[in-house]
Amino acid sequence: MDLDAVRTFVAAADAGQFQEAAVALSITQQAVSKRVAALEKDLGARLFTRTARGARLTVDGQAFLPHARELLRVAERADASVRPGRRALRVDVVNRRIAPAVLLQDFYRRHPEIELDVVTLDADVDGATAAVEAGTVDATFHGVTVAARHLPGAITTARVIDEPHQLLVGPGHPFANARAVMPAQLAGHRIWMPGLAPRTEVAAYYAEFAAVFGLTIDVVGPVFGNEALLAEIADSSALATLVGESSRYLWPDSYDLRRIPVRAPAPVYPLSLIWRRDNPHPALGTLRRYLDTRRVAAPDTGVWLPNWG
Amino acid sequence: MDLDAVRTFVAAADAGQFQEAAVALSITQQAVSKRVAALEKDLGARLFTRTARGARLTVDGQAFLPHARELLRVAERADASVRPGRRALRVDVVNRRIAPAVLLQDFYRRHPEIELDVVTLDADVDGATAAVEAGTVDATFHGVTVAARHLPGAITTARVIDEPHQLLVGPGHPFANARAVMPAQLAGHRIWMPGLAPRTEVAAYYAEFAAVFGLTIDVVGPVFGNEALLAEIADSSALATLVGESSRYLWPDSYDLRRIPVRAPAPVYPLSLIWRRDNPHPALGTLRRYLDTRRVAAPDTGVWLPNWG
DNA sequence: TAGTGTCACAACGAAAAGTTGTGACTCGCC
DNA sequence: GGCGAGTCACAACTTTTCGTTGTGACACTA
Repeated sequence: MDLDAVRTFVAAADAGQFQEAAVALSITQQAVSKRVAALEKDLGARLFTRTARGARLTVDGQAFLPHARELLRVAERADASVRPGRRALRVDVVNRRIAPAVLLQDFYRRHPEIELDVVTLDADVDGATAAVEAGTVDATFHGVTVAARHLPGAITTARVIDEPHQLLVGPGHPFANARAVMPAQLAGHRIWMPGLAPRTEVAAYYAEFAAVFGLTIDVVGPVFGNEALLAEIADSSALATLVGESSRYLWPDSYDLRRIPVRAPAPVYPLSLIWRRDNPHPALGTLRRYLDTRRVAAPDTGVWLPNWG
Repeated sequence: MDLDAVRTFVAAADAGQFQEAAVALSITQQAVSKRVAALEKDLGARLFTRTARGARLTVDGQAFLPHARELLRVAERADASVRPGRRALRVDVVNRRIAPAVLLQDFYRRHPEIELDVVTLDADVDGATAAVEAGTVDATFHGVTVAARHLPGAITTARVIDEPHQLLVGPGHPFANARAVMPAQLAGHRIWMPGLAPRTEVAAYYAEFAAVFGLTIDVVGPVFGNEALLAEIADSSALATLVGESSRYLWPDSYDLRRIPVRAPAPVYPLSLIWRRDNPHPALGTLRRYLDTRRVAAPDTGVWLPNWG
């Protein structure tokens, strides 16, 4: 199926005749006739009944028309998603399971009119910041703060998320039935995070947390992906891992995994939005205002923040 | 933008390299390279970074990928809407504003998995029945009953809708503030239905109704479409028209049109679904069951039915 | 019946897209 | 370091597709 043929079909259906559609498309009537005939052959159905006064839709044509329009609409949006200068707002969420991704989904629900592309750059703060500076993405979420880093001039940040982290354990784990745990209680327990890449911001966060409270963060072991990790934890009475409060992990009902809040202090992961001050994309302001309204600042006491937070 | 190029892009993105995508598409690696290059040129953005180990998506490619998949999905559905043998369920509703169309929309809400095409054949009972018999549509709604007409052998009907009709009047009309009116009260009043085609089932219904209760059905006057009709009625203190209870007419807030129930007796328009007994389309049975559950039979007394009802 | 509009078919030339052949480059291994 | 095996890109050639021009069949209208 050829999109030009579909466009021609829609033009002919709107005009009611091939001649006028040809003028609208700046081609000859014969070309329209050919394109429509090719489309009909391709679909295996007649779309128009030709008369001496023009062309009227057949039932098949009538059924096909809305799909054709939808197809052109989607093609338009696909085009707009990358066309320089008019593309959709593009935000890097680092990981599709964590808070920024969840928040962006809600943002999209509230602003369905805003074309939004969620991407994962797989880059560290510097790489993501470079992408923001280069304009390949409009914004990214990272744990950086203005105070903690030297950022290029045009780059701006704003703290937008303070997410408490929870312990994720299986039914056999010692804390499986606890209403909450304190970081100090975790001393000696294994917190398993296979595949946690070294030298990343996330690794630094957990390393600092572990050092302060005497935990063991265990990053060894084969990395079979998140599903395997969840399966292991569900089965184990010793393994646990840390996850963001609003992160979304899906597991089969049979796993019986539990999220146990961590308190006194609650480890909070501070995330900032990073964007370019002179980015003219109109939807960027809307996103920032939305994030402002959703901002829930962590309380001053009872929380633990990394020293860069 | 070429759909084949988009398909190729998706295949390459899934495979992670052009070579494998080429095998999957039964073309050469060079052809894949060409198609992707053409798509990139067309979009004005680079979609892959080429490496010695394959091709990885750029940020643009990553943003484009879901749109590309959606585009192929929509193309698939467009194709399915007319492809003989596997096309969507196709139902003629006669008119998109009346009860069958409203009901079908609800049916689609409850069964979003069923591909449904709503068409308007612009044919009378015989034409629509012929279309059903020929298989160009799977079903149609008309006022016919088995008893009243001789139908071709394979054609089946079932009464599925009994819709009471209401008076639609502007704020200046004598019945504007009535809670209900009786047909007898309408004697002498003008019921305006410009454009009501003569010799149709609908015309016969209104003609019989008018004859029985002494009304004047006025079909003269220029036909400027439904919007113009509504505007006239809103402005007039003499004009009124009849509309189905669940029909949907939209008008600006400023019009202040009112729907006045007609009672004692309530004029009911009986509609049947017409389909071919040997139509194998699986969704047809689902539609019939749905219509059965929604069926609200008119009470035996207090209603007026045409003699073919 | 002549005139004017419709769309379709045929022939031709131009453009596009596929294939084959080849080269540049990267990675891993000896 | 050099070599083999993999990657993708470029060039040349062939085939196919697509658009144009020219023309004809057909229907409605005056």
